[in-house]
Amino acid sequence: MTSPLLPQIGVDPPERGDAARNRRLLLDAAALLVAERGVDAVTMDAVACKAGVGKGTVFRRFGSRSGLMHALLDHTERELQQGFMFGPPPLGPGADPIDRLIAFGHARIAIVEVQGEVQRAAENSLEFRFAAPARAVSVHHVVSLLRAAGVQGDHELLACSLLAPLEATLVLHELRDLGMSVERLGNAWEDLIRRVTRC
Amino acid sequence: MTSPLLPQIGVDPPERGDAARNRRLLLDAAALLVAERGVDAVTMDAVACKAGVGKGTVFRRFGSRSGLMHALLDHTERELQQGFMFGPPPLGPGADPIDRLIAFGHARIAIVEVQGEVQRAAENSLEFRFAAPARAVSVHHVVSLLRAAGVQGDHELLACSLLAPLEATLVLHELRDLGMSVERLGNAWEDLIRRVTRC
DNA sequence: CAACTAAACGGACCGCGGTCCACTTATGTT
DNA sequence: AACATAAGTGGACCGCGGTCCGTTTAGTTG
Repeated sequence: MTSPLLPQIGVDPPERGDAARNRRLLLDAAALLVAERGVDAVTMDAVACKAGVGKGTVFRRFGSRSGLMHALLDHTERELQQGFMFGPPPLGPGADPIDRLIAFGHARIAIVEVQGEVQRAAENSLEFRFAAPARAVSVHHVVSLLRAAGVQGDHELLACSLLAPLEATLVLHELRDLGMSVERLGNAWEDLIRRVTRC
Repeated sequence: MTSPLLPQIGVDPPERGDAARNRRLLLDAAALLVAERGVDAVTMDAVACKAGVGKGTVFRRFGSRSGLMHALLDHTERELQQGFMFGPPPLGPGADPIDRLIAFGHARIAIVEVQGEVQRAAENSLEFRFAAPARAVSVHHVVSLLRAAGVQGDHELLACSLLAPLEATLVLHELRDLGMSVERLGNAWEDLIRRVTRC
């Protein structure tokens, strides 16, 4: 993975022309496969074949299936990051930190509703579940908001614990298998945040 | 009519002798492999070979690798259940529900410390991560304690959200990758419970 | 004991994720 | 234009999880 999520920090050498072209081909092929045959149909062979390249190339570009899925989510993830870092309230700066936390959860749940299957596939790998830059950004964001809300304690761990119930796999389970509504999940999140930040 | 009297509803027919014998052989083989070569060495072929049976038998008995791992954890899981259902306080009945919740989390974290790798392998399958009977029991237990503690709101979802940060994969990440101590995790859990149940 | 049946067995087989490495090509340099 | 070389490529190959189905066996019935 040579394209970190938001923080464009560090200077990685530019990609060669053909490599960039193939990355696009592969991403398009993968997105197309998701759209028309579902996420399970996105095998590395199928993507390679559809993009007209060899299988090795897929792995060179994305490292693993989870990495490919992660790349597929990159755009949405960036949008969310933009939203809570620079966008309008209540998600962005300006609103009460507690309201921002609530909005953050709502946004995440909404994303799961749309891209949950792909997110779940991406979460299969430890690397992209916990060590991904995107996650670090989220954790840091929640930590900041907790601090801003005047919450005392172990912010880092509290943030991890609050993010845990937003994991795509769990949310998807609650939505699909348990038949819960997005509204219900949103309300529960808001309730959780209010409880945690109260006092 | 040769049908047995009182057909024992809800009780599935007993296992055949050879099947029971092979289950034991397989579980022993798997446990041995974990102990001496780590959880990654527990491939279905290796277990089958070590137990002296065919690969198909492993799948017939346990359904999947996750199922096998789950079976490996069964004993510990039952002990925990016994502990919080019938054991002494603060885990068992008699103590303040909030203290019982705290003790429950501590117990789970302690288990992860010992069997985390196997738990993580078991969590790989959706089936055993969310649909397992053991999980249902845990959820129900937490719901009961929340009610007993006088907490208002969506107990079901709150329980799910509280259990999420106790998932082995996450706890293992916090312990191993982030280098956090068991004490710190325990404190964070206690803090979370106190916040959620306060007011 | 013989006959019968449902359960258990085993291993060939499949598809997928992932690795490897000999080969090709884009790009900067002289 | 020729060259050097780092980067990119592709597909054969591997191991594993999981399936399938013809064969074997435990337990039951008369």
